[in-house]
Amino acid sequence: MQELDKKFYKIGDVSEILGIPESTLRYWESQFTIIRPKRNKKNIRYYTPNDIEIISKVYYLVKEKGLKLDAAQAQIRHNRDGVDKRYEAIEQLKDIKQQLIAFQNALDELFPDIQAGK
Amino acid sequence: MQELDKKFYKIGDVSEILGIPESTLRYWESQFTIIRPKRNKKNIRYYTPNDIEIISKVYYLVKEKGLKLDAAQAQIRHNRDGVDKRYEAIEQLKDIKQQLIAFQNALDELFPDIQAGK
DNA sequence: TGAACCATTACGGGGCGTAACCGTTA
DNA sequence: GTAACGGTTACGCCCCGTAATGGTTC
Repeated sequence: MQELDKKFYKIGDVSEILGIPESTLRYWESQFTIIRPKRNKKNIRYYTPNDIEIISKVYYLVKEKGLKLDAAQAQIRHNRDGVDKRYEAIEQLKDIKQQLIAFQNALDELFPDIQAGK
Repeated sequence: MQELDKKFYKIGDVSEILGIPESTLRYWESQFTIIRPKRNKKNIRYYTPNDIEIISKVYYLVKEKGLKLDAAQAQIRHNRDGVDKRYEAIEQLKDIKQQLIAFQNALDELFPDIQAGK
């Protein structure tokens, strides 16, 4: 019983959406600290879209790339300290480089007779 | 019987240098395509320093990071398209940033009264 | 009552070595 | 002969689910 804009999903929904058995979802939850869906008062798991995204990352790392669960968790944990931040740093420095190039062009127009050093 | 500048190492040398049992080295060789030491006419393995470096990467990925052998091999294979090139890009852009900072300092000395924008 | 959830446990397959054994060479 | 190499095999641990079972809620 899936709805697209729903904020919470039960384990059966997640299983169907991602094609992962419920038993696997429960097992991963027992092994991970990064997968901890909220429970209601009757102890039923409720997954947020963010939970589902994390689980799909786990699926990719474990099933497609062959990482162990520990390694997959660590990778996801350090994502923002590793790949993502590194990527952002590159993008920022690319901006700087573009500004430098523009600045260099401006200098060339101002002083066309001066050769670039080195 | 290790020598520092030697070009080739036998399996016993590699085992001692890296602290990895010979049986493991042979097993990895059977599982990997990226670890293929040359053999002499008597079928003795001879590892180059490059071989040893690859093996130590495998060790790091498998033992420290918990990747499966397949995943470790794939990671090393795609290394120069991923981590290394990215790393090099960062280093280059850091250089650019340092030059920018030096340039900014020079400008500050030339025009001490002008505030930096934004 | 059946469907969907819960927890727990026991089992099995695969990955990953490694010990054991035997043969060959220096 | 012994030390270091080679190959092969069989065993064992551990990781990773998963099937089975039984209980609760709607």
